Amino acid sequence: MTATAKTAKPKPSSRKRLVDAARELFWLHGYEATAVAEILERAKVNAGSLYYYFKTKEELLLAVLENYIELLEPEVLRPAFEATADPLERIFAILLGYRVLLTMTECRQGCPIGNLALEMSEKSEPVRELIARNFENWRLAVRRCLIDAGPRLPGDVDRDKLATFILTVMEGSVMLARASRSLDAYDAAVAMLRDYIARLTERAARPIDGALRPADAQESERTNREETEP
Amino acid sequence: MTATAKTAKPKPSSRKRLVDAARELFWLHGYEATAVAEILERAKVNAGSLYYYFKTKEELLLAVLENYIELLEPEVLRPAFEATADPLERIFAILLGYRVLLTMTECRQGCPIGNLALEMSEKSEPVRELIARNFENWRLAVRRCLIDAGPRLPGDVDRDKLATFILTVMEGSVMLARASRSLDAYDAAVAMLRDYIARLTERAARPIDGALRPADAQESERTNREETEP
DNA sequence: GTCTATAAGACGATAGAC
DNA sequence: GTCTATCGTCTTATAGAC
Repeated sequence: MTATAKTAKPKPSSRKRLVDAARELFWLHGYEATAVAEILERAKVNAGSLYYYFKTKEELLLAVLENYIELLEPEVLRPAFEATADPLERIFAILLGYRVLLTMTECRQGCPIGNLALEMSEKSEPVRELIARNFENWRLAVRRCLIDAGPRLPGDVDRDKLATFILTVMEGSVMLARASRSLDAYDAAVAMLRDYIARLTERAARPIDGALRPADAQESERTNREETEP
Repeated sequence: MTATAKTAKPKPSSRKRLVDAARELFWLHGYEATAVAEILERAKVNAGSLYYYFKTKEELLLAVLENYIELLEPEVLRPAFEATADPLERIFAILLGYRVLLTMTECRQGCPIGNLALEMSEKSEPVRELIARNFENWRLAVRRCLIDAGPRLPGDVDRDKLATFILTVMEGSVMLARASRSLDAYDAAVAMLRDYIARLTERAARPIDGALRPADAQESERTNREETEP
């Protein structure tokens, strides 16, 4: 059993420790507010090693953003997809993951990509592009769920745009939850989103029979409450 | 005609110049990335004067956030409300204002409160509270429009939560537009929001007659296109 | 690849004259 | 209220030994 064996868990390489430490600190305090010295301290690495692997602090950020792309599947999608096999419910399981994150941090920490998007999009074009790729990654996963829902959604609903809308609601509601230190805005937004999607699927199921609409609406609202106030 | 006459437009006071310069630079580059020296240069004020009015850089940020509360009515709401008297259309006129902002800056600049919310919410409690008050101000204006729409919205639609949802969509879509340097995400989100509100008003207008639904849906989609791709 | 020491400058904030 | 000069501190990044 050598130090490089996959089953053994020795100290990760300096490079990996740097990316992990930087990822966490950029998430906690932002890019500008994180000093290189803090990253070195947390990673237990010396300055010389950091600048051996990365030419600048910004290059380290690029490595962090690449890392987030790799982490989407195992850290966000897989846990959510294991919760349910229903494609539409999988979307809400992803959203629930961010709710758990907000709960665990008392609404202090949200989506790390959203933070960096607003702070860094104007400062570096390579950074902006990687952020856009992160969003696109997330959006395509949601779009996959919408496509898998098949005829439950009316054929004239644009899966691509609906996926964008869902990402929009997620990022916006996490922002408001952090600013207000409350889950209210998050829950209100997800409940509305659920109601909207319920109305869309409802229309696909009964395109000409609308006599039962008021009852349907009440049911969809009850469903929201179950989701957002567990 | 003295220098203090309201009709005259002499150089604004140093304090006002500082708040104006800081507001613009915090919006362009964020709080941490803006040096006090830059603010002084833009405001044509010396360091001594800044620290005569404000104890710290953070206190200047608080003044900027107070200023944004004052600017909501004349800079955001009034122009949008002059465009139309229809309460629901007024909401989309507000959203159009942010679209104009994105267009003018090639998707480089968005909502200044959203930027500061993600950057500063964890760093200073007074700052976070003022950011939350800014969002609440905006949200109450939208809620007012929803209430003014009266019976066009079904009685069981929670105006409060719908207003939160609209703010959520606005902030999220501006974030994605900036990250992707494209209005596509913004337009997709606003189109979906318009479709959702159209479905809600439709239900209020004809609570039991649903035979015309497919035609209604087509019409609401055409309306979206007019709004989001002018 | 890793270490220590330090360069070179930007940073927020202050002192004290006017 | 405004001015200039400057204080410590913190910053990113580098040099050069091991």
